[in-house]
Amino acid sequence: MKRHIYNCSEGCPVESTLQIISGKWKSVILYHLIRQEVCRFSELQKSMPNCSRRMLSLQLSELEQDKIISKKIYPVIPPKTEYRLTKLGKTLEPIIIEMEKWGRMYNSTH
Amino acid sequence: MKRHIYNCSEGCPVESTLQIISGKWKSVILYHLIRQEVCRFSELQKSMPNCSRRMLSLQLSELEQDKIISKKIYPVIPPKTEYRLTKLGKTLEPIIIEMEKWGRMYNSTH
DNA sequence: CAGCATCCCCCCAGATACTG
DNA sequence: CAGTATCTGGGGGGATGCTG
Repeated sequence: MKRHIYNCSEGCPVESTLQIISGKWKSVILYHLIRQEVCRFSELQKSMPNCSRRMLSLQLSELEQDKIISKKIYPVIPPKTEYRLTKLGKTLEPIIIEMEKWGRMYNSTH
Repeated sequence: MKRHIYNCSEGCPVESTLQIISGKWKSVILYHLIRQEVCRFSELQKSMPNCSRRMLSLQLSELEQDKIISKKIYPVIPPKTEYRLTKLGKTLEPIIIEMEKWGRMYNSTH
């Protein structure tokens, strides 16, 4: 619930961005939601084996609070939920794409 | 010293990038080193009032270990050091630029 | 000025168990 | 299946003091 507070008042725009995406797994979640527009909870879980269920849940709910992703709950048993990027969330794509590109480059040279 | 280990083996390139820049203040440091090519320790400190001296020092040394920044020490009294991006560090620019752009957009609409 | 060493507290996040 | 609730320990990070 509580997050680190960056001092955005000094006018470093990067800090505002960090406020939103600096959670340990958030950019990974965004990465998967870019590649696959709609994801279920269990699909994300499989894609991120090192992220516990609890952490995944927390990160998702913060992203939802910040209107970066939206959640659709189907009232069925067993439960079914779907996550996808909001319009605002989609504006984060360029950042994730650049991170992805850099990661590929880095992996191929190290 | 110890950092969170992302499981990059599964082929999510974003995790490789996080391994390098996910430190709490790293992208802010990079932001300042992009705007001002050469920075002294105290200059960075002034630019990041919410980051303690200890933390700044730790983050800088990790970035240096990862060859993202380089450090030049002048053997004078009082001490003087200068930090700048390495060639590898400069390849992170597109990510930081996108983060900066997004932060500005977000600030202007929220 | 640019750090490192130490102390110490708080809270993050893992493990586990439970539920609609 | 998709989460919550609770407990717990270890470490992240602040505060402070010291040094070349």
